[in-house]
Amino acid sequence: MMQSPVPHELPIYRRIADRLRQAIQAGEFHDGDRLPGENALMAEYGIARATARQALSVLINEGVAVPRRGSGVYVRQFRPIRRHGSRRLSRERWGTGRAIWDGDTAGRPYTVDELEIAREPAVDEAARVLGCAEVWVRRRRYSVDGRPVQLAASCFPAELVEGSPVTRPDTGPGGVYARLRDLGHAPAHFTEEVRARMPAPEERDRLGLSAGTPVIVVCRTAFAAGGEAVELNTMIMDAASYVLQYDFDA
Amino acid sequence: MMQSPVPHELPIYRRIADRLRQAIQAGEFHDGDRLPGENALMAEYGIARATARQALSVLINEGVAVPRRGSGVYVRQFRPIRRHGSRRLSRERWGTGRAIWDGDTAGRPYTVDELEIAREPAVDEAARVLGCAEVWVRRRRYSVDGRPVQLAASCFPAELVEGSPVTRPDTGPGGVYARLRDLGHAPAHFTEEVRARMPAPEERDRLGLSAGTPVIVVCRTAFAAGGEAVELNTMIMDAASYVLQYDFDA
DNA sequence: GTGCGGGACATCTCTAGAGAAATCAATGTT
DNA sequence: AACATTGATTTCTCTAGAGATGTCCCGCAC
Repeated sequence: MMQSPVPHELPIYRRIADRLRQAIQAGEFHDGDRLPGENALMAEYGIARATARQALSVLINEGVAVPRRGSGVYVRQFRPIRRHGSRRLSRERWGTGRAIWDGDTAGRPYTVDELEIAREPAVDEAARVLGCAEVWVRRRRYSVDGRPVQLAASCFPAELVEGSPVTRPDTGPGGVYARLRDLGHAPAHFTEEVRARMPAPEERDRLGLSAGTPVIVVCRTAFAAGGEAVELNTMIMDAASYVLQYDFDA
Repeated sequence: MMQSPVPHELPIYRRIADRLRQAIQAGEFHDGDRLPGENALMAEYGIARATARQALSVLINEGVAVPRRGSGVYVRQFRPIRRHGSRRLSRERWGTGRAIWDGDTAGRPYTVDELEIAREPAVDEAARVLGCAEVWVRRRRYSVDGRPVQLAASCFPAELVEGSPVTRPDTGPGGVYARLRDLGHAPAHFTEEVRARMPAPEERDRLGLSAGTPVIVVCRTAFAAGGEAVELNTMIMDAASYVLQYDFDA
């Protein structure tokens, strides 16, 4: 018996997903528009709710659409990342089930485990970017449903934050940035680089990962104001959760 | 009405997925082991088939497990990528629904569109890595279900492949490597780098993407034998499909 | 207006069942 | 020894329905 060279007809949910994706790419839907929901698809194609859900979940998994319980499924598109100039990093335009940048991932908020905050000698890139000999390093782990998804290390120039609330272990989320804003240092500049690699043993332990778990390093995000660097952020994320989600304006 | 600070109890499918993931990380399952299937989970937890499927799909989406219709759901683990030495790149150990390296993605094979193969002057990295002035470039696009997922450009030293079947447009998949092996050049060395960025207009057109679609560039994979470089491969992949899937032995 | 309640609406979770399709092992045939 | 068939197992696709939960908005009370 020979294998048919042409695969069998695509399943319904996949054909519907393809049609919606093509409609998006054809410009019929734009960023923020609401896609036809489960009920609409059920009526239009005469299918069961589960099948309509499956069609939408394809686009959601791809990062093309974003569900919002009670509100609908929305189109998400990306804008190009520009390399120079002043811009703002928005991390919360749309929540997604797989994006770990957002505090609300499909109804499940992440938790932030404050692992440590300590004064350390600046090494390598931190010294170069921040231009200082000593930094305060704050390491935090983000978990969703108890599963660690991201390890972030933020470096601040020691002379900038010394004696400020930044160096206190109980500084809550956003507290550092509020403090920096008070000091006149708004996030204004960034550089970016992404590398794929396996986690070093030390990072692996902090993330609580088993040996061999793949990660993606999203690193070297530098914030500065008026030409003066104030933070160097290094993020380590697992590959399965990684989805590009930058959105800059101005 | 206040928002409860503690989220409601996790749904069943998620608790089961967590339990399985912890079992994997605890070493109860190893790479290639079969996980309890839908029927086993239905019996063990007294749930419906759809719920059991949902639990497994969590792990499958994370890249931790790989389903195989008719055969079961298997554990997939990764080994560290080493930086130096001789090793073999295996692209087909396990098929996944999201991995685009495999010809068989959950029953849906990808198609390879041969876009062009042409002799070009070696530029930038190709000249440096391959050490030649002219190269043959072969550009191919990979699609799954009609959706383009990867654009690959392979450079070969002109003097190496000149007059060989490699330069013929109808060279099938794998044909180039077979030819190179005949010439005594087995894939033996690689370097790797991953960058996130938006596609350039030219690449966007070749991939058939709409403006603003996020991609990840997996690039600079150099193959060599006996210290002589024979290929420089540049791959452009969409972020949603990207999953680390390297597996080296020896 | 400001806040609160309620209704409409949409997604999320789950149940129960059934036929299709792929895999694998065992069996039979040539 | 090589090949074809069969059957058991398992995942894949889909139907039909129902209660829970979150979002949005309108209208009412203060």
